[in-house]
Amino acid sequence: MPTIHDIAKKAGVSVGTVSNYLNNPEIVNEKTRKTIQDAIDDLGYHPHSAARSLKTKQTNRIGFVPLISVEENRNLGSGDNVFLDFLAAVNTIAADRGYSILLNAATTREDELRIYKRIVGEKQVDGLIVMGTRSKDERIQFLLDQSFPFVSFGRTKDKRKYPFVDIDGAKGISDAVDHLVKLGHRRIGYIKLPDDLMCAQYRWEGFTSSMKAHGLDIDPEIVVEGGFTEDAGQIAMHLLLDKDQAPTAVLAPNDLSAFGAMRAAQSRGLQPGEDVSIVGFDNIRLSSHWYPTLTTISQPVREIGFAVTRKLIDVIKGKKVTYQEIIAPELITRQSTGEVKEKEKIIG
Amino acid sequence: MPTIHDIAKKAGVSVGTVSNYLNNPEIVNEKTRKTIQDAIDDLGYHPHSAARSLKTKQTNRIGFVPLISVEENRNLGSGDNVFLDFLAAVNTIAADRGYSILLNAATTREDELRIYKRIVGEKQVDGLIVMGTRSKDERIQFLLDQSFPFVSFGRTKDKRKYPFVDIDGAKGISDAVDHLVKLGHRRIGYIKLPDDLMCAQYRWEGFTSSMKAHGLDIDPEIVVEGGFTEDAGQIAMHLLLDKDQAPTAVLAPNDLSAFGAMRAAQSRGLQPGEDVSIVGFDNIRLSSHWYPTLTTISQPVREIGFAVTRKLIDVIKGKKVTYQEIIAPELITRQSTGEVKEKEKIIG
DNA sequence: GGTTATATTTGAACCGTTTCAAGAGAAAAG
DNA sequence: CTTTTCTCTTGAAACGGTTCAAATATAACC
Repeated sequence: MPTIHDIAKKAGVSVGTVSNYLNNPEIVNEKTRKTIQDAIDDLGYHPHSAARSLKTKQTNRIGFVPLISVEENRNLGSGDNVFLDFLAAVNTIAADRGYSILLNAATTREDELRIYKRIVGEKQVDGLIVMGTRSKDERIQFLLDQSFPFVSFGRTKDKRKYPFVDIDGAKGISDAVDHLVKLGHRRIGYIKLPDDLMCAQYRWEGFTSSMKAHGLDIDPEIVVEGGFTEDAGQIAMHLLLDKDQAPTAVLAPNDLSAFGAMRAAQSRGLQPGEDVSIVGFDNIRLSSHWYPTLTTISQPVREIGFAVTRKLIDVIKGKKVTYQEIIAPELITRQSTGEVKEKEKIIG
Repeated sequence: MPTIHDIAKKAGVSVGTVSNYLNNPEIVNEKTRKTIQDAIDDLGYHPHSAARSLKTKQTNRIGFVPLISVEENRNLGSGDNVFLDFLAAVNTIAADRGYSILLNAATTREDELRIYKRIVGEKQVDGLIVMGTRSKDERIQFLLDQSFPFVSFGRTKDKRKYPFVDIDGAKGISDAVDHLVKLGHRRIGYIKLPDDLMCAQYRWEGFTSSMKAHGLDIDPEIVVEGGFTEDAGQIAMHLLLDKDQAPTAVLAPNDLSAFGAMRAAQSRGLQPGEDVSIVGFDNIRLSSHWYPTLTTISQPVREIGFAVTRKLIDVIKGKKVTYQEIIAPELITRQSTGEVKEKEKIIG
């Protein structure tokens, strides 16, 4: 593999000039430029990235540390396309601006934090993207302490200012509640996410406030714990349907769990959209192909991925950025929600 | 950020000794070890990765260049969980062995090859994982020419020896045909993949040979072009059902397209598994939650990801590896396939 | 106590770039 | 023909590690 010295020798100039040509072509003489380019083409030269990074203190890499929790099977490794779409979006912008993505899977939260520390300490990347924020998020605390460039998808409770992009989960849920109430539902069940996830909190706020706005009480009996998988949705739905006064509509934490919830209903002879209404969250592609098609809150992951990455690169380059960016989701109504049934109206 | 010199000074030893401690602790004196470790803990030292890479010529990174084709929406960015599961598996093994993944999205094939050349030239990674092999694959040719370490998921027509892991697609399809024939089907439709994809060829071979083995002719009328998405499956199925003599069973190229095919059938009042049988490929998690559940050929992506990554790290480390590893898929029979209907038996 | 063998430590060279003060050459001005 | 100005080019010093021959300290032996 040729080095810059080989190019210099072949072109009959000094390494300094070659380097100049590579980084500031305009300051080198027209003729010289051509000679050097010829030498480069001839020898098939590429600058050695480590050598360059060492000197410039830039890696042109963006780090990303997904949590692959084997038990929960969330994020990477789950059927969760949201993550994948996000990653694709990040990659698209990054590629466009000359950055690569450095992926480092973590399996536990301690592991995760250790990886963050290592990546930052070893200067493996120029900046990091943080996803799935928690209310008290050690990763973000660490990055703020180190004043290391990062942008997160999601907020935390940390009072310090830092750049993030998030979706207005409260608004999404509140729209869904409005929709259900309009269809006559009054007993609305809720499948909750683990409380430390920041998105869980915002969504819950949206739920409580919009229920109150409609003058409806929240019955703790029909609020159950759930997760992001089909199986979790299925289990949660069975729990809800086992109640004496089962809900006539249910809000699931994402589309996959909504799919599970639908299957649970169907297995008991209840048709989603007819006998019980179900709302998802994400609007993954399969939602419109599912049977029945799923009413869901569309999360524009792609746009969020773009926004996060652009912002991160701006931060890396030292540009001023707006700290927050909150994107409104959109309710997509499909077959899985429908008018409440007479019988249930009476019971309710 | 402290450097090895700071540690050396603080510990009162030379940088050589610190470096020795870091890389060959056993050759440094017990006491000295402790002094150095204390200094490291005190200052929070992490070796600078670029500096280390420059000298050692190792990056501890594995490269991966997915093709995000915006039009086809395949791979990364599609609803294709196979890719994600694979990536998760790769990441798991890599993390375990101290490697990170360098992700570099490509949008076109030319772009893709250019990225390969750049990554290799700039020495960004120690080895590469190639996915979605084509019969004449420039990426593999390039890597072989450069004798750069790589392992592929899938084969090509290149005569040279190189390490790969692949699934026995022919066997998978042939099992599916056996299954369908046993259920009485004789008119079996086939949704083809683009011919340059290597997996398409092996599967087609499996199809033709097993049809022949059962004494069945392949009617070109019920062989249509398709792709990896729900939409592609839906379109292909409509084409098939429009034929004068529609097939009683259809082999789809993957589960997503099988989902699309099912929807197409349902939209015409045909119930999959009753009126028409459909077989997928991959066995993604949703296949068992779909309505009706999907008969499919299970591709053990996770295991393949593990195998590919282990093999690649072995190649990087200069160990001898077996060149090929072909893994048998497994037919999972579910509701989407059933006995052929009397009416059609007579027609057929 | 002197020699030899063994265990540690040292320090400078090197990896392949970038950077920048200083030098060289050419053109313009006097 | 000098001097000044401007445009390019040069070469050596970093960047932060690893490596290895040589130096030193320690232990072992006679």
